[in-house]
Amino acid sequence: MRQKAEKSGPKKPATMRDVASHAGVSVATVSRALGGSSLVTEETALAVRRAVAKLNFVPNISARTLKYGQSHAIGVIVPDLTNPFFSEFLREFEALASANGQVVLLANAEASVGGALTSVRQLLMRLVDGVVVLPSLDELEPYQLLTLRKVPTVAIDSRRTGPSFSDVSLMHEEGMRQAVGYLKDLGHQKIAFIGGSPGLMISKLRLDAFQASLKMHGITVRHEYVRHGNYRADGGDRELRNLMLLADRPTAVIGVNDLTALGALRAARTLNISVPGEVSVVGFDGIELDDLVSPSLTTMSVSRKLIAQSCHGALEEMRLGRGGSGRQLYIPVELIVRQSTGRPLRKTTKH
Amino acid sequence: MRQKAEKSGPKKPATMRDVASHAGVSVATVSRALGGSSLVTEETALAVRRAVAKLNFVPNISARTLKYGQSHAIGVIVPDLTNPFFSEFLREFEALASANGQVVLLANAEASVGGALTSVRQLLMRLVDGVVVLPSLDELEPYQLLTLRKVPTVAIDSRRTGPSFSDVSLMHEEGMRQAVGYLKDLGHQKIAFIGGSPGLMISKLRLDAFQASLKMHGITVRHEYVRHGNYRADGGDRELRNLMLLADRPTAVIGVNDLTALGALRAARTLNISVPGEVSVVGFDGIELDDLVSPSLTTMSVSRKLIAQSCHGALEEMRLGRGGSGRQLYIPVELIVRQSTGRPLRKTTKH
DNA sequence: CTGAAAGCGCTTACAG
DNA sequence: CTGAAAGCGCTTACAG
Repeated sequence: MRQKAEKSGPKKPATMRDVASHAGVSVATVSRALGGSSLVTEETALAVRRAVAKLNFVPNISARTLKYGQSHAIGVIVPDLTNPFFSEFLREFEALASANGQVVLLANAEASVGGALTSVRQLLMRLVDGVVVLPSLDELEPYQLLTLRKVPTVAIDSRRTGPSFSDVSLMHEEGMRQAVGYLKDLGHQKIAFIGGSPGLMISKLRLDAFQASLKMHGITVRHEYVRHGNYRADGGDRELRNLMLLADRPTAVIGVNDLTALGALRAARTLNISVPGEVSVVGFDGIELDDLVSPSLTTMSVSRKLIAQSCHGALEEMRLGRGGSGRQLYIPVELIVRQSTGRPLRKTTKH
Repeated sequence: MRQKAEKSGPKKPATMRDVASHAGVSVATVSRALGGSSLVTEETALAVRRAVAKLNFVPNISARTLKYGQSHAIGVIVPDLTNPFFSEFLREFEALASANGQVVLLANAEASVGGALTSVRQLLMRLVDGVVVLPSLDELEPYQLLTLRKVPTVAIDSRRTGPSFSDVSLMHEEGMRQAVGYLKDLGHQKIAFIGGSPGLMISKLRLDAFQASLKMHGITVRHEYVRHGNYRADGGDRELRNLMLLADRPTAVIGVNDLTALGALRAARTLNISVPGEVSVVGFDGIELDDLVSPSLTTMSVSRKLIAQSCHGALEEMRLGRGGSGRQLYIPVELIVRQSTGRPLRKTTKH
C-alpha cells in the first residue's frame, strides 16, 4: 500500500498552518513573524521566512477581512470606461490606491439606477474600505445604502455631503466664466452649448454655469442654442449639425465635455465648415486626445491627478477619522487655448 | 441605568445571526433560505426575507470566500489604462464578468516586472477565480506564481499555453499581410514600421509579421525603416519625424498600434507633409478614435468584444474544467481602409 | 518569547 | 423541514 499521496492530488495552496509545521513553530508565531512583531526572535523569524519562501505561501486575505471587516479594497463606480476622462482618472486613482496597499474594485453603472444599486451591493458584500462614485446620478438610492453602512463615499460633482459622504466638485462656474469671457473678447455673441444626457448632474451643473456666465457677460441666452448630446462624440457631431441648420447660426459652441466637442469638430470638418473661422469650439475636461486632432481643441481643463488625489484623500480621511461628516472639495478649472477658437468672421450671418 | 445601547454606538452591519434572531430561526435556516434551498418552507423563507429587508442585511462575502477558496473576482492586469485599446477591452470584459456575478479587480503593471509580481501577489491573496494578463511581458516570473497556484490565467499575445494557462492571440500575420498587400497594390515599395518598446512581446510579434509580409511581397526590408516608439502618440510623432529626415523617405508607415499611428499623423500635419499624398499611414487596433481625426485612420482592426469574450470564455473553461491544459485561441484582424492611405505621389524621392 | 484557544460570518454535512 | 456544530485561514488577547 502506498503512503498517503503527498505530491499528487489538487494540492491546495499552503496555509499558515503548513508554514508553521514546516518551520516547527505555531501558527501564532508565524502570524506574528509575518506581521513584523518585535516579539519574535530574529532566528525564529528567519525560519518562518524560509518556510514561506519554500512553500510559496501567500496569505489568504479573506480571513483577515473576516476578522477586521475591512478588505483594503476600494470600489470605483464608473459610467463609461470608454470616456478618456474616466480612464485617465482611474489610472491616477489606481496608482494612489496601490501605493496605499489597496486594490481597486471596478463596478460599472451604465445600466441606470438598477445597475448602480447592484454595483453598490456587490461592493458592500466585499466590505470595501470606500467607494468612489463617478456617475453623479440625481438618484439618491444607491448612495443611501452606502451611507447607511457608514462606508466612506466620495462622489464627483454631486454637490452634496453628509455623514461619511464627501464630494469633489469641479469649478464649472469659474471655468465657464473664463471660457465665455474669452469668447466674448474675441467678438462672439452667439454662443451655443451642447450638453449631455439631461438626467445627469454634471450636465445640469455645466449648463447652469453656462447660462449664468452668459448673463453675467450680458449675452442673451437663446433657447435654440442649448442642445442635448450624450457625452460622446456622436452626440456632439449630431448636435453641431443641428446648430448649423439654424438660420441664425451660433459663431461659437461649448461642449459639455471634450468628447462632445471633438464630435462637433468632426461634424464641422465633414460639413466643410471652417474652425475657428465659421465656428469656434470649446470643450471641457482636458483629455490627452485634445492635442491629437486638428485643429487642436481649446478646453476647460481639469487635472485628473488632482481629482484622484482629492478623492483618495477624502476617503482616507473619512475612514481614519471619527466618522464625522464628509467634506466638500473643489477642483480648479483652467482654460487652455488651442487652435479651435478664434475671432468670428466679419460677415452678417443672416442672409 | 439605561438599557444596553441598542440604537446608538457604531452599530455594526447586520450579520446572518441578527437576521436569524429577528426572524426567529437559526442561522442555518437563514443561509438555506437565502440560498434558495428547497428545504425551506415558503413561510419561513418569507419571514427571513422580511428580516433581511428590515435589517438591510448584505451577506459578507469574505466568509464565503474563506469557505470555498474562491472569491468570484477576476484580476485584470493592465499596462496602461490610457490606451483606449485597454480601456475598451476592460469595458467589454467587465460587462461579461458582472453578467456572471464576478467582479473585476484592477491591477496595474506599468512598473515592469516588480510591479507585475506585486500585482500577482495581491491577486493571489484575494483568491481570484482567474487572471487576465494584458501586458504580455517576455518575463515568465509573474506567470509562474499563478501557474503554480493553478489559478486560471489568460494572456494576450503571449503565444504560450500550459496547465491552467491559455492564450488569446491576434492574427498579426494575417493583418500585416493584408495591409502590406494593400499598400503594395497602391504602388508603395518603401514601407516603414514604427514599433513599440522593444521589450514587449506584442511589438516583436508585429515587427516579425511586418518583415515577413514584406518578404512575401518581394519588398526589401530596410533597416532604417524600422523604428521603435513607445505605444503612445508621442512615440509615433517622434519616429515619423525621424523617418522624414531620411534622404530616401518611405511613402508609407505602419504603426504598431493606433496611438502610434495617430501620433505619426499629427507629426505629418505639423510638418506640413500631406497624408496620404506624401506618406500613407496605417494603424493597428481599431480604436474608436480612429474616426475622430482627420484624415481618419486606416487600420488593422480587431474586435475588443471578441477578445473579451475569448478571454472570459477561456477562464471559465479552465475554472470549471478538470484543470487540463489551457487553449490557444486566435482573433481575426481586419483591414479597415479610411482616409490616411492612398497612392504615393509620382515623383522621385531622391533628389 | 511562544502557544492554545476563541472568534470573525458564513455553509453544510449530520442529527433529529 | 430545522438546528447545533464544525470548519474555512487568519489574528490577538490570554496564559505561560
